Amino acid sequence: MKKNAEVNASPICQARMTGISDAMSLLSGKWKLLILGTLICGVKLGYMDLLREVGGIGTKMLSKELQDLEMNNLISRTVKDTKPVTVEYAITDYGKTLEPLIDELAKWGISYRQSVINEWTMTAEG
Amino acid sequence: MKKNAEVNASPICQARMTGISDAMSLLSGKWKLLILGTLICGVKLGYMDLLREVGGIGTKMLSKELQDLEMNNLISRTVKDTKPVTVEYAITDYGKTLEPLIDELAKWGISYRQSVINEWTMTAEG
DNA sequence: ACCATTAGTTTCCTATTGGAAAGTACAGTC
DNA sequence: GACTGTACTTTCCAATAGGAAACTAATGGT
Repeated sequence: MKKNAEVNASPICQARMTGISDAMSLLSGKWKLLILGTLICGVKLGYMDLLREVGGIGTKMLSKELQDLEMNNLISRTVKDTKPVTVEYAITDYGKTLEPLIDELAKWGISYRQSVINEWTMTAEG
Repeated sequence: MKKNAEVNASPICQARMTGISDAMSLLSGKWKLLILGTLICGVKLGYMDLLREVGGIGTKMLSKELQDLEMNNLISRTVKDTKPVTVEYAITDYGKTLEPLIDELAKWGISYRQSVINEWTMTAEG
């Protein structure tokens, strides 16, 4: 019988799935992980620096994503009283807890690209 | 001077950013990582099993995401000649290379949820 | 004949995401 | 007084993502 039984939903598995959803709700979208990656890679960056570093992003998305990330305490925003004013964005300690995740993502992406290039080469050769 | 200079774009950093983008192009969206997580967690699952396990997903999204994942060789699809036909979805060896990433994501999500619960408790107490 | 089950596809709709361009505000430079 | 630079916000629009419901198709059970 076992109609509609959950085949696989051990408590551990369930918690993992909730974890994945929770994490994605903070990190989803095209830009957040790239912004965090940029800030983790380097030092403090100004708004215009980020606009240049995060290739392709526009002002609206950058502002919005920075606000989201700041609200979740993943980055900090500091207004310096230079003339003209500059703002420094930096990764917070809490944001740094994402480093292993972002490392894995970058690593996987790099090896994925390599595997595509290899397929290619094989096809061209074979 | 240094107008429009790229402050932070070391070659390593650049490669990481490309990696992040590449990985996200395969894994973006609400469901792919949950489906992969479910298949990594367990054994082979049928379509209806996945529909039950991946809470909230509908038939359209499940079909589409399964196709995407299969196309990228992250999961396998095997039609069994039972009556009525059943289909077994399983993670591939290549899909398993995402395990560290998915583990990190789940782990981070779980600890994030815990930190929110703690804030909460503190507020209620304080 | 009718219902159930597996595995989908198709249609129609809404919501979210993302982007381009222009505008705001303030201060220093030529 | 015009232009440059930083740091945004606002508006308007297009594309994509996502969801509910109905439908197809094959087969077995009652």
